[in-house]
Amino acid sequence: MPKSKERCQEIREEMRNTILQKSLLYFARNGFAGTKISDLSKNIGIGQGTIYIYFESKENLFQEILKIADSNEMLREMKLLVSMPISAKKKLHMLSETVLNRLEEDETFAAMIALNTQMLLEKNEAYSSEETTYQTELYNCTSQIIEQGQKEKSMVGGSSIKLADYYWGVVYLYSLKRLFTSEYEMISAADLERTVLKG
Amino acid sequence: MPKSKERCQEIREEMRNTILQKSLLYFARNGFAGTKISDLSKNIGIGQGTIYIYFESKENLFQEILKIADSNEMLREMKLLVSMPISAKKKLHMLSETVLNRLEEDETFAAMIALNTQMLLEKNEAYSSEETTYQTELYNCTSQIIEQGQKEKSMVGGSSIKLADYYWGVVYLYSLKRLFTSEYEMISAADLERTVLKG
Amino acid sequence: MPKSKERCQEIREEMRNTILQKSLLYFARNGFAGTKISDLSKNIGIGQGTIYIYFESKENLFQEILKIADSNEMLREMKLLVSMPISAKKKLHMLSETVLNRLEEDETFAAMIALNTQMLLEKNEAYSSEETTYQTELYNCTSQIIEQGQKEKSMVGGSSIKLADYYWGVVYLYSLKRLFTSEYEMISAADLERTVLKG
Amino acid sequence: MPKSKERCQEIREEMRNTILQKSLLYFARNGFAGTKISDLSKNIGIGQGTIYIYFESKENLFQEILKIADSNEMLREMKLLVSMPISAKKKLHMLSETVLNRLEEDETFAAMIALNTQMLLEKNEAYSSEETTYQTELYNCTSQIIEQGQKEKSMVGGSSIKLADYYWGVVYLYSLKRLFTSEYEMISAADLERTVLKG
DNA sequence: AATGAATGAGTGTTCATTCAT
DNA sequence: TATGAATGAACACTCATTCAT
Repeated sequence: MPKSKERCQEIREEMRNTILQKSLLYFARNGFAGTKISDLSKNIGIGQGTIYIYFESKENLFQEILKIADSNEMLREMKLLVSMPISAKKKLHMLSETVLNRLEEDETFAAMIALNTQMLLEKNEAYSSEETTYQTELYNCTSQIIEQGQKEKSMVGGSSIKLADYYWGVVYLYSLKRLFTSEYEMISAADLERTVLKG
Repeated sequence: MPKSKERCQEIREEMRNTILQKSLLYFARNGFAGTKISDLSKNIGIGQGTIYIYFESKENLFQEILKIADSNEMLREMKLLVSMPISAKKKLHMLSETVLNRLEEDETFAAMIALNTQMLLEKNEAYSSEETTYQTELYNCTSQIIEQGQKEKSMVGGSSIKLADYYWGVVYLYSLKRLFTSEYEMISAADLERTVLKG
Repeated sequence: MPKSKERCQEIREEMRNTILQKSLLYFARNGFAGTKISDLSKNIGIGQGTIYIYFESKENLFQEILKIADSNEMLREMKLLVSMPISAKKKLHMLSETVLNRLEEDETFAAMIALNTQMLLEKNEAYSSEETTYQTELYNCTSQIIEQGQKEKSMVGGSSIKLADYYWGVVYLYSLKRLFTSEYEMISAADLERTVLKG
Repeated sequence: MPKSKERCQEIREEMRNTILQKSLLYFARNGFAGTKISDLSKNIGIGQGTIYIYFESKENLFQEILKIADSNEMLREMKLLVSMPISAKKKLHMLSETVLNRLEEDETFAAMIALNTQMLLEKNEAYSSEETTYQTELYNCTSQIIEQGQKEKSMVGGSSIKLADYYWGVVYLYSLKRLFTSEYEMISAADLERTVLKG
């Protein structure tokens, strides 16, 4: 059975991804300490033991979640955006529209943002300190756009890093709303852009 | 011992407040599930049993913390501010300066904001649903200022409640930074005001 | 696995019964407050956590034990005995022989009698007050036999309920001896019968 | 103040006795494990700490209680009774009347009997094994009376020790009723005597 | 001497992890 | 491979004992 072998591998991969995806949401909503393996596995619809076939421990599962949350495709788009020959204001608008749209459509995306920002915020034992390159790069890209905007006089002055942090902080805020509030009112792109835009 | 009796009561009240204050910070930083009574009591500098002299359970202690977080004096100031005969822009500025100052100076204030907003955000069993009057009123006051500002053409249009929610969301964001980040960069009042101010 | 499903249920039932049976003896010997879950589980030969898979709490386990102690099969035999067309003296003798034999052979029976009588004696919060029907009925049956014996002039006069209570009190007494004393001297049926029998 | 010194001693002795007496009842009703120092002291009407001025520990207090329960004056009367030149039946009747009367009138006496018999019954670490001389002697005296009765053909045959044990077992039984049941029906002397008396 | 708040060892209960099926 | 019952270390909570007043 040559086909069975690879099919098996495929099934394994699928299960692993299911666990990761569902756990991402669960951890984002309940936190690490607030998540019980028994509840989580019930929520996923598998036995408790199954999780331990794919992950060494609760800790390890959480780390793997942070890794995928940390390596999503947004960064690539960002780099593309930065290098585009358009105004910073336009770049910011495209970014904001994209981010808010994904936030609305994809709960998983909201969970990724939430976990990622918490990781940055808390910076403690629970989170591996090395794995924040992505977020840092995202901030760097954003601050590049902001610096461009400052030159173009369309954006407010001050530390571009601080402003990028503010911008993504607000995104984090509405990720939380997306995750926790059933009937939340999403912010508009214009609202989000006002964090850095001059009147 | 006529003095002893009332002095005793006083000491009891003091201990209760110490526990509440220290626990407020601890819970705000670690969450309910992430807080161990053993760690908490070590952090406060008392024995584990002492907590149970003043509070029925970990759950009960948390509820009491939410109660005090929900009843701080900010609201009174807000109502005064709303009724003052000055422009909405000025009101907003005074509010922002006050809030950001207290955030900087008083970690307990940051913890109150954090717990309060989380309570609003999560709105689940863990938090008593009745105790959110204060926050709601705070939002109402803010939205009144925003409505005034909209009439005065100094503030952006749209649902004033949604904008008030945005404004306080950003305050929550920087409460988290205050609580978790050792070397955080506080937002400026101008930054905060931009959430609702027209250019 | 069609067999596995029901076999699993079977095994669960078995474990529950093992815990109940062993706990019955342990509680009867050490009392509720004197029984530590850690000791009990060691005595049963299982982990502490296992008890909590089958029972909500120590309290709940104790209640379940009282329930089974309260619903043993003795009562059915008693009713049969009462309705038999023989002399009260003979009935009493058959009852006494049966009871003393079981006491000797079956430690669990002794524990049931002990817990049941204590429940009746203490009649406090620890014991659910509703669950004493069995004991009461047992007393009723016995007092019926005594009343028959009083008519037949073979038994002493006075309140038949009080005499039944005396009779079962002595049974309780020797249940305690059976439970606590390693080299006890069991009472004879004649001794037991003398509680109610005329010379 | 020579008087003050001894008066002080007197007061100390009084307090010690109050604690002993009240604790005797409390322990008899709730058992060793079921008795909390906090509840006990509340029941006595003193502070928790006061108990530790008079007794080293809960364990020690319990031992002291057993000592007084073990050394009451009943034994002296018994010895007198044994040596009296009257029939065994009469002796038994006098004993039964005395015992049942005291049981009725004096709850402390019931508690003594209860604790003493439990000590004999359980014979475990909790009870000092040496201190059972009194009870043993009481049994010896009783069995002497029974042996006299057997010679006089007024009492049933068999091991006199076993019968004495039966007799006092029933006394224990009604001590428990006295302690636990609010509206108990006390046994009559005749009922009690039937344990050993021939018809 | 008497108190009762404070303590921490000890007890009840939970939950991450293992393992027989 | 998947399961969930079993486990025991870890956590919430209690209570005998101490000690400042």
